[in-house]
Amino acid sequence: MIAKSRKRTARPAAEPIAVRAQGAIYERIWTSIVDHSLPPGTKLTEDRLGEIFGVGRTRIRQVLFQLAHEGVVRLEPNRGAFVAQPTVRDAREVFEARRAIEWAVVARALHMLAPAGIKRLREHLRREQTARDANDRRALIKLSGEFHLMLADASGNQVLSGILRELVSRASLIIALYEYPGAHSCPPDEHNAILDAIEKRNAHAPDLMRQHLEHVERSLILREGNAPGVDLKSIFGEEAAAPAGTGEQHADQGDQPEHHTRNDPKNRRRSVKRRRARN
Amino acid sequence: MIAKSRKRTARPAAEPIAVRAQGAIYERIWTSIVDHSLPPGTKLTEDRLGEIFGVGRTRIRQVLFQLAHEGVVRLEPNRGAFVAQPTVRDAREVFEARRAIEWAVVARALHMLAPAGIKRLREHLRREQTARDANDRRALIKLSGEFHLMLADASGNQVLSGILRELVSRASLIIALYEYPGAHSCPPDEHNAILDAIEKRNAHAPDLMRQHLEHVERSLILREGNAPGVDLKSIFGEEAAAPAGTGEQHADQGDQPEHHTRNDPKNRRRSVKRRRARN
DNA sequence: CAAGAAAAAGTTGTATACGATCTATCTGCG
DNA sequence: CGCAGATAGATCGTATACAACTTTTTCTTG
Repeated sequence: MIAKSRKRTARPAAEPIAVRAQGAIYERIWTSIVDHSLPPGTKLTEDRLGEIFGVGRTRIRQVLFQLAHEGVVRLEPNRGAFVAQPTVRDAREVFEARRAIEWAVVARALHMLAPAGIKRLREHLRREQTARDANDRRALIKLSGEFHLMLADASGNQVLSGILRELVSRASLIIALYEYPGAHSCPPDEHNAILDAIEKRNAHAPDLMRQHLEHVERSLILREGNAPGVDLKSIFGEEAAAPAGTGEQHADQGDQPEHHTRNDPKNRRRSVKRRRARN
Repeated sequence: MIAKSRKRTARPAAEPIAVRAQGAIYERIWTSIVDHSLPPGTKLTEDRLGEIFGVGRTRIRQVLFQLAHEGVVRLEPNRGAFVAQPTVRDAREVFEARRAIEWAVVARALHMLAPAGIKRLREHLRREQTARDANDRRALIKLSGEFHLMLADASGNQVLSGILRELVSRASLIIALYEYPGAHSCPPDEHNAILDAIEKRNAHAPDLMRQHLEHVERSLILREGNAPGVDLKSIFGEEAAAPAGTGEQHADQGDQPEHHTRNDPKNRRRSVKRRRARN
């Protein structure tokens, strides 16, 4: 027990902002939500998740709280946790917040971003391009979010990047929900343009970011009609113009809990009396 | 058990953004931290807090996680929770984030704020003035934070106001830590000026807010020398020029757990061998 | 007497148990 | 046949118990 004098070299300051405990479980549930492997409205039962991941309810609970804090899970007192169904209003508010935060991030990056950081971001953009070429919408949402996050991290304000982390989380779910099915919501070259502007110390770089986020928001179908819970794909029919990849609802994640997606929890106060006699 | 058909009218959507569970305990610990009743670095032992509040460790744990998320408590794995000691860097980052968020808040308020909201804010400013007159520094920090929060709530973007809630939390602790002992950090009339500008739909109102926050930040003594953990008052001696109120370290909160403020946890790796023989 | 190892005490991390609450199903009455 | 009332099942909220880790104290030895 004395042999591990190492322990001290590992800085505990590595933790990003808060607990970030239970990282593995958190990551898997988060991914499944943003993937839409777990559609909005899905009930996330603690016991069931605990069994699936082979842990007690305690740890699941912590993860659910964290996800709720980030707005991708909704906690109803005494009823449990559900995958969030961001409203149109939520969507607008999240993007407005992102514009505020990321404007500041880019303004900082303009002064702070070192060549090494720029290089890493360029590499990341190549990966994004790969995903775009492969028409992997799911990966693209994730990578796109990561670009914004990397930029924030590189800009050196940990508070800003901590806030942005949560906003990107929510935004990813929102995009997955409201994105126009055929097209990609993230205009291809804007990330590059922003990075170029930063590299050239162009004072308009922050405004470019703001516009980029406006474009992304505008590329969504933000109508109350497209009520969350009803998947857009079921409205627009089978991937109209989308090549392979979009329709690949492959269930390669053997760990997802079952989807209980009942009719959405809001309208079913006294739901339709479905009295099926059994005798 | 059937009598409470009411339950449905009470919207569960009342919850602000996340859990906000354990509101009472949360509030009391938060207040004590921002009060400096619990000085930075104080160990917050779960068992002890549980006893004090008459609840199990479970609920305390939840509160501590939430406080950690807001940055007023620091969680060290396997070591426990401590009252945070915001660094100078933390302070600058928090204020930069606040400028970004609150600029957006005021920009919104410019379009959204109804006369009723303005009236409520004016009333609040009167209470602030009362606290200032009474030289109640503690109350002033709290009220001042609440003004910013009320403005955010009134501006109608719940995401922004949720983020700001956490930032104000952190900022309150920071101000309490780094404020120049004699003077108040919040320039008296700026809140009024901002509200005036909003009421008159002055397009510069957001910039006023930004400047206000810059003033507050500049009014702090942000030097690494003023290391957190060493209370400023102990440096500047007994309330040099401050009238009554500043020195009133009255312990009217009978519920605070004891202060274990050891020498700050960072430097005491192998602390001074204090081998007190007992025989 | 000092320095290090071993033991003890204290605290956190996680699982589990029990009561409270909610949802759903079933029964009886209009 | 339809709806109110009661019962059963499931799930959450909280406390508690136990294991792992950290810190402190005590004991041993040069």
